[in-house]
Amino acid sequence: MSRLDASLLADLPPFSGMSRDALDDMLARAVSFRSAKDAYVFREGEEAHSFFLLLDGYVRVVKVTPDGEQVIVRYIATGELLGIAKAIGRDSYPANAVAAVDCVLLAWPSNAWDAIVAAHPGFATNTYSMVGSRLVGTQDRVVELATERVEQRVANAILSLARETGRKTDEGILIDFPISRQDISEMTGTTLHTVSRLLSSWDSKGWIKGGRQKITLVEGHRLMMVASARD
Amino acid sequence: MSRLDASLLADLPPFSGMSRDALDDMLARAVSFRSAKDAYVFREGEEAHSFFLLLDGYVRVVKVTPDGEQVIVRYIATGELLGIAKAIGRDSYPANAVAAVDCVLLAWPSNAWDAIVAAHPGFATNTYSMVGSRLVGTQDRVVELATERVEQRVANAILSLARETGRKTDEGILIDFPISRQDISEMTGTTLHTVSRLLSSWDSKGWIKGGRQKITLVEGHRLMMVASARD
DNA sequence: TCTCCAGTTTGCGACAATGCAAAGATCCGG
DNA sequence: CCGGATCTTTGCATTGTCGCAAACTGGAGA
Repeated sequence: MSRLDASLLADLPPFSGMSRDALDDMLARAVSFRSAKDAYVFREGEEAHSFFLLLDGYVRVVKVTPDGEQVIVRYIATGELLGIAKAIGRDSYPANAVAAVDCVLLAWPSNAWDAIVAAHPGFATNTYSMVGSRLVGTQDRVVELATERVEQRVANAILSLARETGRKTDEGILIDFPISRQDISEMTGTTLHTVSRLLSSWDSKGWIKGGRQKITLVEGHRLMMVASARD
Repeated sequence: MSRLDASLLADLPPFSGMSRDALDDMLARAVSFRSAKDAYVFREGEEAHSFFLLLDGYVRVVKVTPDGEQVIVRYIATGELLGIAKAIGRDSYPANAVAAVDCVLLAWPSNAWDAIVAAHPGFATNTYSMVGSRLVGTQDRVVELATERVEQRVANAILSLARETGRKTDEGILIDFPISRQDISEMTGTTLHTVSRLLSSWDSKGWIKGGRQKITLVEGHRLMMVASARD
């Protein structure tokens, strides 16, 4: 049996506003498990048997095109839900989820979704508004891809990663998980070569500090200038 | 008072599975109105006082970038919901909605959302799964913008428009509302010049038939070839 | 410690798509 | 039925980004 306490969940956005009893009930229905770095949490097209909460780590949500190109749809950070197919009326996962580092997750069986929603309307509301934020965020991404140049998109990607997953170090804000030039290119719709050129140029200017699967944001305002440059 | 009959709604996806009484109740809470071509149904950032059902016509959902560029986020067809900010936990509209032709709509006050959801769980479920489909669709759009070339994206855009809003004519499948080269470019993240070049090239091959604010798909399979071309 | 491999950098040529400019076509209102 | 506004087409020069190739580098495992 999992030795997990409701206090683990209490501060997470999906459970905000829920009573201690409600959290206990949610926990009682869940099982926890680990996922090693690079392991799949679920795969696109697979029947959505469960939905998940990421208790620790980072997960990449990835789509693969017919000719094998990968696109990173989003990163899931600690405390977020993933794989909630039932909440959006689907019975298979629409993308792949891969652990970006060793992760700890909680899983609920999808067929418990209706009962959980009925028992915990607050959780349902939180979930639906999270889906809404993701929709709005994804739409913003469409606007970005449609109107901005590669340079701006890469700057934006790094700024968001730093904002959402950044850890303060004495050099600057370090992105908290291993991330390659290739990963950045798959987030921004470009090639690892172009990303590498941009990052090494910014590195030489001292705006960021790069490394193997590592990026530290040193002068965020510089990248913000790049991201919003008129031309 | 609006003289609307519940049978108007019965066949529309948002209301599927609902009883006649439920539909009557929904209708009783709504008011209908018209929106002239090019008029705004709502604007980005505006407080979301209402949510809407499009009873007749087509609506363009548009975002505007800081430097004035427009991006068409989606087209809403007859029978679809729009402006459902409350369903996604927002209290302002995240984009502009503009009538693409003269439209007829139904409006419900947003503050009735909770009561409606409580009274009609089927409607709630339908709405949430529609939000989910839109999320999945928007994610697919991100993948497309990130990986495909302009030519393929334009071909795809025309194919989807024809599929979703096409009207059969003796020449082929006509897109049912006025749509300019500029509109297509705002859907696909390119320029009206490039769209014009592509369309006139396809026109000269007999694959489509263009006109002022008019596109007829003649040989859909040709565009499908273009859309999925390996290179 | 050495070796190998995955990840990164960089140069260079190629080209898809843009930006600019100007002419043509079509429709609507007066 | 005319005139102007809007939409479309097309040529040409420019360029941002890619594709390919090759060298480099840091770190994990033997």
